Amino acid sequence: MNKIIPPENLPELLERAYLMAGVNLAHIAAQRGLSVPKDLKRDKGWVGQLIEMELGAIAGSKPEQDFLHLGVELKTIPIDSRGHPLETTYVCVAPLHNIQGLTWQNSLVCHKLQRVLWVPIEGERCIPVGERRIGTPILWEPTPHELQLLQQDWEEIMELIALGKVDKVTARHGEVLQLRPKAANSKALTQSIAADGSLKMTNPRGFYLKKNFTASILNRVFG
DNA sequence: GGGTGATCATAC
DNA sequence: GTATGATCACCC
Repeated sequence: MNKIIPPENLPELLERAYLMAGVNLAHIAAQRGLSVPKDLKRDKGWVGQLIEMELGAIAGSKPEQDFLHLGVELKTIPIDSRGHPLETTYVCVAPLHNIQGLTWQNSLVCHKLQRVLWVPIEGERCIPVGERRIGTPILWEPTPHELQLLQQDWEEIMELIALGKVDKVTARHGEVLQLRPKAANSKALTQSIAADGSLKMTNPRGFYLKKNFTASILNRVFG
């Protein structure tokens, strides 16, 4: 399979992304020498990693933006026939301890969402994976209002975590940003703050963008 | 039906 | 376990 050089600058990244619009996943997979899974049950990250590869993202499991040199995070987003998101969007792992002094401005959520290249992909399960088409990419930088919503949710959730109430936070907290389990399964454990300030073990959590928020981003283009 | 909580694959 | 990439699937 051909290796793809990372884009040198933002226009180059955008050009590559725009060239994929309208193309289906089987076509991209064939170029990369990959086989297409029959469904995503056991390949949940397949689409995202395929697009990463095609755009020349730096492979790695670092908690940073995909195109660090460009200040861009890449997100594929499954959409229905009307262009609405089918899933929430994972942002990053939530810190559950050692969070004294942590502010919104230096949080991982804030850094990752500073600039996102959204790549919509047809995601309805009735469409065979290989036939799903890539949509028009959207380079998004949060507006001041969006930043305010994100910061407010983040601060409320982090406050509860700091108070040792992580187990009381559900996905219903937050208007645009939510906290949900993010682990291999419900038995996975990590350290978190207990009510008395000591450490206890809890299921790891991650921050996710709710569908309505992502939909409003996509709607700017698709109406 | 839709959202919340659970889960899958993989690298290290 | 933690981090990446996310979607699955049960329950309300």
